[in-house]
Amino acid sequence: MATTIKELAKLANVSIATVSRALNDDKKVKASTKMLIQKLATETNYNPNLLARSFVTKKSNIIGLVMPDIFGEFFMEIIRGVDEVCYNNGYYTMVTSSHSNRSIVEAIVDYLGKGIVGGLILMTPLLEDDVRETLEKSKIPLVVISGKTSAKKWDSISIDNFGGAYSVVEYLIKKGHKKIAHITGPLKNNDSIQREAGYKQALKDYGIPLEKSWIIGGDFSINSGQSACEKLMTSNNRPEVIFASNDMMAIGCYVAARNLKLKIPVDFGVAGFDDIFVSQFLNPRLTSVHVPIFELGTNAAQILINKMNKKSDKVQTIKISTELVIGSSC
Amino acid sequence: MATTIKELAKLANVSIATVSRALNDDKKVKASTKMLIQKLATETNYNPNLLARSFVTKKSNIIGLVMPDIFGEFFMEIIRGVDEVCYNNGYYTMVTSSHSNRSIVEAIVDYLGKGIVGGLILMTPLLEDDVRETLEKSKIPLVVISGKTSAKKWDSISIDNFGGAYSVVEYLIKKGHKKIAHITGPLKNNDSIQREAGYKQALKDYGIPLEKSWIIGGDFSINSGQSACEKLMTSNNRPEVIFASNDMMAIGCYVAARNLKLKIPVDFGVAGFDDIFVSQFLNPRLTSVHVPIFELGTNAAQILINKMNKKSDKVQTIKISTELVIGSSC
DNA sequence: TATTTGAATGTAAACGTTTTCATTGCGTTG
DNA sequence: CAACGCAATGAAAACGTTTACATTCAAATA
Repeated sequence: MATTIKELAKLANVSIATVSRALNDDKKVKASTKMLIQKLATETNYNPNLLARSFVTKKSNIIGLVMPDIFGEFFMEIIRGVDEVCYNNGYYTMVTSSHSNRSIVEAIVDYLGKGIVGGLILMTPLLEDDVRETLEKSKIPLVVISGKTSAKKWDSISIDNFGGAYSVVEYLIKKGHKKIAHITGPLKNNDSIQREAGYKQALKDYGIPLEKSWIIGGDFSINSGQSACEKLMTSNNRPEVIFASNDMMAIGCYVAARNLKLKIPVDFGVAGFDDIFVSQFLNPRLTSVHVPIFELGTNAAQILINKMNKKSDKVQTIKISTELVIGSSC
Repeated sequence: MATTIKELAKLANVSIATVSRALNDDKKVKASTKMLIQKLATETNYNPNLLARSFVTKKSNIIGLVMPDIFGEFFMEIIRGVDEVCYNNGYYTMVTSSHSNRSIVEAIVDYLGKGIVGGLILMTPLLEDDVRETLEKSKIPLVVISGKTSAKKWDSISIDNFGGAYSVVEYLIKKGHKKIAHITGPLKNNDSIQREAGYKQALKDYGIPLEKSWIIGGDFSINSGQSACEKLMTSNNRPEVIFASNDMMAIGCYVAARNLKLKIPVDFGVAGFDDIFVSQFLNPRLTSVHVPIFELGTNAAQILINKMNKKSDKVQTIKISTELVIGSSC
């Protein structure tokens, strides 16, 4: 049986109130009694029952992390970032995903309603209306990791998708390419939308007309990248280089190249986005846009914890900048 | 303010006890009142306060998942597996790692002592004595994911490291190789130890003498794989093929090959273990041992939940079998 | 000396739920 | 008709902690 505050009180010959205060380092407690109690606490291996504490204070030091999926390197790094900061601040990390069969909303409601989490980090590619509504009702501190810095109502963190995409395309243009194709991500995904916008803007700024047949819709999966690439490279108007909206689809292009017996970068070039771990071991090394995902996680957690501690109450909007990583794939 | 059981009681004109019973589907409650209360509950958006419930029942439906690190595909898949089962059973997943600066023991004690988790999944490459001691004290249901099926005191799940390693080496031998080197994992890691044992046993069974200089110590990192490979391939007694204890180190061999201007599989062959996601996109595709990591996670969670529900109380020991994946790297 | 102050500590309520132990009322049995 | 049993419900304690409010006691002030 775990030691309770009552037993400590008996041992120290004081009331439970004093024990509670001593353990919470209340200034009102005499130094000597405080010392005594703290000594007893360590001796008896006392551990405060967090459930009881959270229950009475109505605050929880559990942070809920809701993601669209729990898969792959991207989400892993987010979790790692969040956990790192949580741990350093005495918080706990609870994760869940929408599990494909339920909506993000259900996942949030589940976390929020049961009084179990004291703060929420929501990662979502798109803030749809039902999600917004749900979030507005909640009184719990909240940080959104999103593809776009649009959510002015909540603290949010996002990647500079536009800038990153712009920089790859600009790089390609400066290398002399004019025939640049683009494989997009899912339609309703802000990351994807922003990247496509960056692509278009770069072309426009350098006076290169947009070739509509060179923009193919993908869904961030390897397969979609592969089929998009095959479509592009078997047409009679082939581009010189393909900018895929993420690395996974760029990998799909590698697969397509192998199938079509084409050589990268000789026959056509490929560039991606995310610079995931795999990319540096592809042959040739993939040119991509590096995203500091871990920092995305740490930042989100830090902001949230500050809010939970009432150390900050103004709404922050952080944009994480990206970095072009030049490989030999284009 | 969230609806409480009290308000429901007032609305339904019954006592809180009846409400509690109705919501928990107690047989003692008249069907009609049960219906009424459940109707009111949905109408008012009632959500039981899990903190209060856990507090009084001394049970928590939060499962703690403690891992040595939160990094890479392996741990991600574990988390995904655990979360999947937890979600389907109304449990919550809380993750943490030892954060390199604290020991596994501290991580466990932290989780166990505060009454916050109702069950624990511990993933550790080695069950050291201090960990064993700590676990023995705990009354909380527990499942260990380990490199070796040794922990007879607790339910445990492990990968068939020995069998997997044996099968690769056997495959290599049957392809006609006799000069087979091995890069091991960390010394105090059961996965690594078992894999090395499998390697040695296969050689022995096929009457191939062990060449000690062909066993190089690594630490599961890319770098260690690279330097081990360089050491092997620049010696004057070069092996024909290298069996790395995990895929990461096998990737290191690819890097080394590029540096040394050697061709895989022409100049030397490489095989790995784990069959991580990257491996299928390496050029040439890596021959490896596939480990169903996701299932490792789901199994662990399922066993744990069964125990928490008292549906099972005998100690189980599950060994997850592996599968040889033949690429063109050797 | 009588009163005030304030530091240190104690008392007890409160949080939302489960659960043990009554209590009620009604139908069945002797 | 009395006694009993049983189904349905209620009353209240309990869980461990925090905290508003009360109390004590000694030192400082009038």
